[in-house]
Amino acid sequence: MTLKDIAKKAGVSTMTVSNVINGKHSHVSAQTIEKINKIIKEYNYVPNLSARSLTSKTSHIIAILVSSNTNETADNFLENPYAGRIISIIEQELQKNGYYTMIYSITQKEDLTCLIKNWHVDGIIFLYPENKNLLNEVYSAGYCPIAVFDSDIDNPDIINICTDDYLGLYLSTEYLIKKGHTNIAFIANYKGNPLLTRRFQGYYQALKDYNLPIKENYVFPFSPNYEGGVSAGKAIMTCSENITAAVTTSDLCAAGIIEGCRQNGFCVPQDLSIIGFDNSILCRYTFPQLTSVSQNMEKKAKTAVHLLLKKIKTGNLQENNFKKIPVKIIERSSVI
Amino acid sequence: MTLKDIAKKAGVSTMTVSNVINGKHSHVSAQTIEKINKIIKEYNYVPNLSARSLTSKTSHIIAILVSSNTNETADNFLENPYAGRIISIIEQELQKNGYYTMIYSITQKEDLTCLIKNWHVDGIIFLYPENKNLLNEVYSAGYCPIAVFDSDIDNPDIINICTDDYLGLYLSTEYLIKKGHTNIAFIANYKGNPLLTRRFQGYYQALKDYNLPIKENYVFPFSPNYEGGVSAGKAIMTCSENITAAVTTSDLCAAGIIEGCRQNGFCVPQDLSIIGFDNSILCRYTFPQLTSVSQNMEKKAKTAVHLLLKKIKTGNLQENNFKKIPVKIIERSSVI
DNA sequence: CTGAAAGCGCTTACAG
DNA sequence: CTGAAAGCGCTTACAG
Repeated sequence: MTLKDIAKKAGVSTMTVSNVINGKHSHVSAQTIEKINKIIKEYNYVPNLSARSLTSKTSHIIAILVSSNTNETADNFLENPYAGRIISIIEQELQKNGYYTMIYSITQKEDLTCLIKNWHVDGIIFLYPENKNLLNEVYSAGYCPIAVFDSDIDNPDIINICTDDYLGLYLSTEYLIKKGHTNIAFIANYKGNPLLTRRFQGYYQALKDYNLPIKENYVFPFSPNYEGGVSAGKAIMTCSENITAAVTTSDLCAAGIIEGCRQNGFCVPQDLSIIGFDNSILCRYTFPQLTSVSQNMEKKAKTAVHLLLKKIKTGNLQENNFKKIPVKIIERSSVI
Repeated sequence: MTLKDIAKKAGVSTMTVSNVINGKHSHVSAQTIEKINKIIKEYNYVPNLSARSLTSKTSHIIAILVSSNTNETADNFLENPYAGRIISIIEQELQKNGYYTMIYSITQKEDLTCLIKNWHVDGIIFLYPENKNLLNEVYSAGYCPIAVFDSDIDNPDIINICTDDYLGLYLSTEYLIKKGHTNIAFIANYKGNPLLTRRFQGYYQALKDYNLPIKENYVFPFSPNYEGGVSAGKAIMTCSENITAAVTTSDLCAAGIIEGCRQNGFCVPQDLSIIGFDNSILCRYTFPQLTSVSQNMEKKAKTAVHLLLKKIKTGNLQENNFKKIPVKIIERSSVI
C-alpha cells in the first residue's frame, strides 16, 4: 500500500492524498478528505517515513545520546536508576508530538556526526555529557538543535535544563535548621566541581541567612557516592565538632553515611540526621528511609522536549535555552 | 555530499561507489577502491540511510518496545533499575553490528504496526510484554522477527530469552540448606503465575533432594514486592514454625522482609537469613547487604541481539528460539 | 570489472 | 481546489 495505490483507489492524484495525510486541508474539499480517509483506514495505510524523510529533509527522529565508557566494566550512565525514567518520559513526550526516539551511545565525535547525517536526525538530547569537548564538537558541527541536562556549558544556543542545585541544598539545610540543628555538615568534595559548588553555596547561604556558624570543619570533602558516604559517616562521628546533622548531594552518599555511622556504632537519625539528594528509588529501601531533595524529573524531561521541538519548528535559536527546574524536600525518616 | 558527488569526483559511476561502500569488493578493482575510499574520507561522506532504506527494504533499525501504562502515575517498566542496563547492553551490541536502536512505548497494537511500517523496522525486542495478546498480535502481523525476555508465550517462532528461574531458587534454597538451615520459607503468591511457579519448583526440588520436610506453612503467599515483603517478614516472625531462613523471588521483597522483621523487633540475618533475587543495585544499599541470585543480564541481552540478528540475516525462523540463561548466587551479608 | 536505466515512496514547486 | 512533473539519494537488476 503506497500513496499511489490510495490515490488510484480514490480516483485522485497522489498530491491530494499527500495533502490530506499532512493535514493541508485548505487545499482539499471536505468530501475528498472524507473519501480518502476512509480508504486509508480500510487498507490500514501507513506512510513510509524513509521516503518522507528523503524528500522533506526532516526525519522526525530525535537522538538520545549517552556517553558510554570504553571501559566495559565501568558503570554506564544508563545503569543509573534515573536514566530509565528520564528516557521513558522523553520518549513518551516525543511520541505524543509525532517524533521518534533513537538511542545511541557514543564514545567519540565521529560516531555521532555519522548518526546525524545517516538519519537526518532533527534534534539531539544529550544525557549528561561526560566531557564538554564532545558536546561542543557536536554543537559546532551545527547539524541540529541540542538539549542537555545539568550542564556547565556556557553556550547559550544549547538548551540546558538544570535542577536548581543551589535551591536544593538551601532547602535541605534550612529543613535541618528548622528542626533545631545548628551544627550541620556538608558532604562533598565540591571544590573545582561547578555543580557541587552551586550546591555548597546553597548550604552556605542557608547557614548565613539563619545566622549560624559556618565552619570549615563542617565540610567533609568526600566523593558523593556510597563509599565516600561510608567514610564521611565515620569521619563525622569521630570528629570533635558535635555535628548532629548532615546534608549530602546524593542518596547514595546518604546511604553510605548511614552505613558508616552503623559501622562506628551510631544510628541515623538518633545520632545524626541526614538528607539525601535525588529522591531516588533507593530512599524507600534504606533504613531509616531517606528524606531527600526531589528533582522534578518529569518536568525536566518534558521541558527539554518542548524547548527542543520548539526550536526545531521555529528555527529560533535564541530563546529560553536555559531553564532551572525547582526542587522540593520529600520527608521520610532520616531526620529528627 | 551524495553518492553521485563522490562518483563524479572519482570519475566513476555511482554504482561503483555504492559497491565500494557496501563492501562488494569482488566487483571493483583494488585501485578504484582505494581512490574512492580516499575521497569518501576527504569529504567525510556518510550515506543517507533513509534513501538506502527506501530501496533496499531493510532499515537496520531495531525497535525496543516497552509497554507503557496508560495510567500516568503507575510505575513504568523503564523505571525498573534493570531497564536501563538491559537497554544499554542491547543498544551497544546492535551498534557494534551496524544496527540502530529505536525505543517505543506502546499501549495498543495499532501504535505498533504503524511504527514497523513507518520505518521498515527489521526486528523487535519486546521488553517484558505485560500481556500476551499484544505480543501475539505483533507476531501475527508478521512484519519482522521478535525477541522477548522471560515470557511464557508458547510460540516457538518468537525468540525467548529466559533466566533459569528453576535453577535460581534451587540454588538459593540449596545455599541455605548448606548453611545448616532446615526450616526454610518460600515467599511469593506463585499459584497461577508460571514464572513464580517455576521458581517455587526449584525451591521444592531442593528441599526434596536434601530430604528436608516440605510444609505448606513454609509458603507465604504474598506479592513479591516491597510491601509484600514487609507483610511476609511480620508473618514469618509471628508464625509457629520456627523458620530460620527464607528464599524470595525479588530483591525488593527481600528488602521488605528485612523491614518487616525490624518492625517486629527481629533482625536479619541473626533471626532470619534471607536471599534476594535479581542481584539488583539495591542489594548493596540495604542493611544487611543482600545475598542474591544474579541474573546474567549481559548474557541475556547479548543473546537476544545475536539470535535476532541471525534470524534477520538468514530468515531461518525455526532454530534456537528459546534459551535459558544460567544464574548464580552473589554472597553478601543477609545469610548466616 | 564497470555503468546506464529504472525505481523505491514520498514531497516540493509549480501550473492550471 | 486538484494534478503532472521532477527529484530526494540510494540500490536492484541487468547489460556489456
